[in-house]
Amino acid sequence: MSSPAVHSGPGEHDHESRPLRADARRNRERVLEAASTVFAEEGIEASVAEIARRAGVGVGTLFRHFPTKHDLLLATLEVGFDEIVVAVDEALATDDSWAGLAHVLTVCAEIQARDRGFLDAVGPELFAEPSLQLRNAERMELLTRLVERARADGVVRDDLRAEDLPFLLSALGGATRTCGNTQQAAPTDLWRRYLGIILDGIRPSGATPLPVSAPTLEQLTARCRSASGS
Amino acid sequence: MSSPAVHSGPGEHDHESRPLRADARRNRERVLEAASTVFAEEGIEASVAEIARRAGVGVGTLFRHFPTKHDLLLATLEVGFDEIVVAVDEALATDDSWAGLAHVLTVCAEIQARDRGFLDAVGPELFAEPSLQLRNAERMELLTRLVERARADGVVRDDLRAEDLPFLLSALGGATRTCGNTQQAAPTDLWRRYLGIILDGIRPSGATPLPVSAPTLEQLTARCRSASGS
DNA sequence: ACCTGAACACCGTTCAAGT
DNA sequence: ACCTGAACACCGTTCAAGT
Repeated sequence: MSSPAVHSGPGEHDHESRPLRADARRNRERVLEAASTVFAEEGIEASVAEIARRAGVGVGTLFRHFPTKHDLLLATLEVGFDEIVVAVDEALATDDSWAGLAHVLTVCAEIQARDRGFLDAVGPELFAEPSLQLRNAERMELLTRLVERARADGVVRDDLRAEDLPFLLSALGGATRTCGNTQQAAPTDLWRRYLGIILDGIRPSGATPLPVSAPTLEQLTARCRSASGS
Repeated sequence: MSSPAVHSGPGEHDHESRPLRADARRNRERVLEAASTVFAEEGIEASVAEIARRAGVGVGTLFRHFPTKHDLLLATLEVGFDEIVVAVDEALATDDSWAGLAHVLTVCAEIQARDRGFLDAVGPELFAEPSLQLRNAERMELLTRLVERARADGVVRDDLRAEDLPFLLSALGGATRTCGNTQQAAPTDLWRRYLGIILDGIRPSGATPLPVSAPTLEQLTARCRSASGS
């Protein structure tokens, strides 16, 4: 049972420096909070100026704590990551390996559906991110346990790999984006329909041989590293 | 057998004006060509300045022919749209209704995989676009014939609707984007793996009841119109 | 009628000046 | 140590001036 990591202790160490001053710590918190709500509502293209204004600080302060807009975005994703880790733990604690796998994918999709920033962020960059590299490896191992168990139980097609899950989640993200539950009106849960189709697609019953084999974790991170270094 | 529409006769009528002057027509063509290659390689975030430079014209000329960057992008998508129409015609001409449907989805995915602009463009905006509204309706009717036939033949799950196809294509786009065949290195066709999973997901064999019903065409366009009008 | 490029309003990011 | 906001380099778009 791996518990969600604590990302900001009271001392908040960057690289390897001392704790932040009290006011700095509060400002950092405010920026992070403002960014979370703004990114969740407006997505990646929200302006840092608006976030700074909403946080009641100058833009310089924002960039002091988060050197780049992308860093700030990554920081806002942490709570979603923790939710996913919890979901995986819950899944591994269940006997029903299919229900567990479906639960993980559902939780991921729910986060994407309610947080436009998270939706925009899913993609190769998340694997390219050096700051996430280690934790990604840990998560991948958990996912591998989940998928292996489901395969052993015969509840998923036997050519399914843990490395497929990020891509399937990305696919679901594409559908969710098009479902357009971005803002106003009745926020639809149409994405559940396409999650259902994808889930049926990884079941063993109607499985047809796939034309391409799954990527290895090395290929996954290698591809992304080269993509981010262009 | 509906043949792909001709989008630019020698007379090129905008709104309802006269033919373009000879030099203007050539400039328009150059811009469109430059935009096609640049968007295909770099995606939406390519700059209009670079396109204008590559076309050998001033930015003002570019905006004279295409009032907005988005209009220019839409214009570059036309050849892909025509390809899809051809694919649907081919599919309807075949006896094998499953192969036909799979062929259409494959062609769409191939376009997305080789054209980053097309990949970035798929989404609700394509249905919101007033300029595409009519032709979208026509295409939807063709897709409906395709899906109905496949349902009647029992080769797809019987809760599949034609309106699902754009969303499934969007989903595939999400996976393709994450596959990251954007630039350098061996351009992977990993997306074919996830197309395979989605195809298995719409087969009748392992089909499980879906939690949400398909959107109607009206809902589809209505949602998008409200999204674009914000 | 059409083309051009300087000008404008915006964006993310930096940095000298303040406390 | 930290904060601030004017300044910078970029973007999409406009428009007065040219042919």
